[in-house]
Amino acid sequence: MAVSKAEIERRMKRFAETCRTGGLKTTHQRMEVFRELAGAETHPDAETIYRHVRRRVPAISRDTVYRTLATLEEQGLVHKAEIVSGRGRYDANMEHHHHFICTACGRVHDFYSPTLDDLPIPKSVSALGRVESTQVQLRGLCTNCAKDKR
Amino acid sequence: MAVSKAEIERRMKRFAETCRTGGLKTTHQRMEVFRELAGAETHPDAETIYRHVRRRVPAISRDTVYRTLATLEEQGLVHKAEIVSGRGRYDANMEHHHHFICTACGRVHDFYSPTLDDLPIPKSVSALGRVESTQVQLRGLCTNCAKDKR
DNA sequence: CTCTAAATAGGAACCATTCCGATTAAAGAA
DNA sequence: TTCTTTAATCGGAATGGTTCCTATTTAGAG
Ligand SMILES: [Mn+2]
Ligand SMILES: [Mn+2]
Ligand SMILES: [Zn+2]
Ligand SMILES: [Zn+2]
Repeated sequence: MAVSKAEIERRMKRFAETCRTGGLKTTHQRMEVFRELAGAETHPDAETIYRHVRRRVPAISRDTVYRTLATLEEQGLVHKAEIVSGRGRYDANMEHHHHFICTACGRVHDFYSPTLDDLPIPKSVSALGRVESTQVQLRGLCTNCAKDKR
Repeated sequence: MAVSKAEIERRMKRFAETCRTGGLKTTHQRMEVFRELAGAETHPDAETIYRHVRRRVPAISRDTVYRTLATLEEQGLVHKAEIVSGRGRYDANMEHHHHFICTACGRVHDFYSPTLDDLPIPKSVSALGRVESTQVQLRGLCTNCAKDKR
């Protein structure tokens, strides 16, 4: 269930390209923070990314990780999911998708649904404002945690 | 657009009843924290509630506000909306409803949609786990902020 | 009224994130 | 390549929301 070599390569290429066109310096730190996400499926938080990248870039600072994640998000290279209150969780999968969040272990699983991608927004909402994004979050026990409970 | 006197009274009655059946002491502090929400439509955060209630209960502590909000949520008297990372926002409107969140001013507006209340969950999700709750969040510019921008 | 478990006050602690000032280094120019 | 500019980084302090802790108070049962 890992991200394929080909997909990782595609993402790294897009990263390099975005740095160029966006006028961003392709620093060692920036590259390694993105590489961490390019191969991840676990929606890691900033602290987790920090700990992993530090193995490769021992002197990297937390601030750089946070700053870099914000930059990558601005550039549309990663997606920040506001899962529960507290830590943001990051994802380099930029396809339109949704999240199933386990209330026991906190794991975040992607799922796809063209129907949910394009929800019927009631007319009453247009009086409130112009909708720019929609997000569907499902919560429940994941199969793993359900098994453990028995 | 304020909550009607009748509705507030209904909510306060439910509060009293829930305290009784739930074995909760109806303390002055508890009552005033709930009263604050019973009449609110702005999804205030804990700090806002604290500042308002303090006018009536000058010695109340932040801890009590936080603890009370958690208790009220457990008892199903209020709903905690995880809006953006950071502050939780509270609501005594327990009817099934959804939120439109303005990305500029942060205001949270309720809206209703029977369709969104009962979303079609794709079969693929059942492999991930058992869904216990669903949440739809819409984000965008509210009409007020859109006006200001011009 | 008395008693006791539940609830509170106030402040310390905690934790994720951001800020800041000094230092480093990417990348365009020469 | 070397020089220069300025974006980016580092490390630690600061911030802000929330929770924890302990002594004290109090609602409500008996
Ligand atoms: Mn995802
Ligand atoms: Mn609401
Ligand atoms: Zn789980
Ligand atoms: Zn607004």
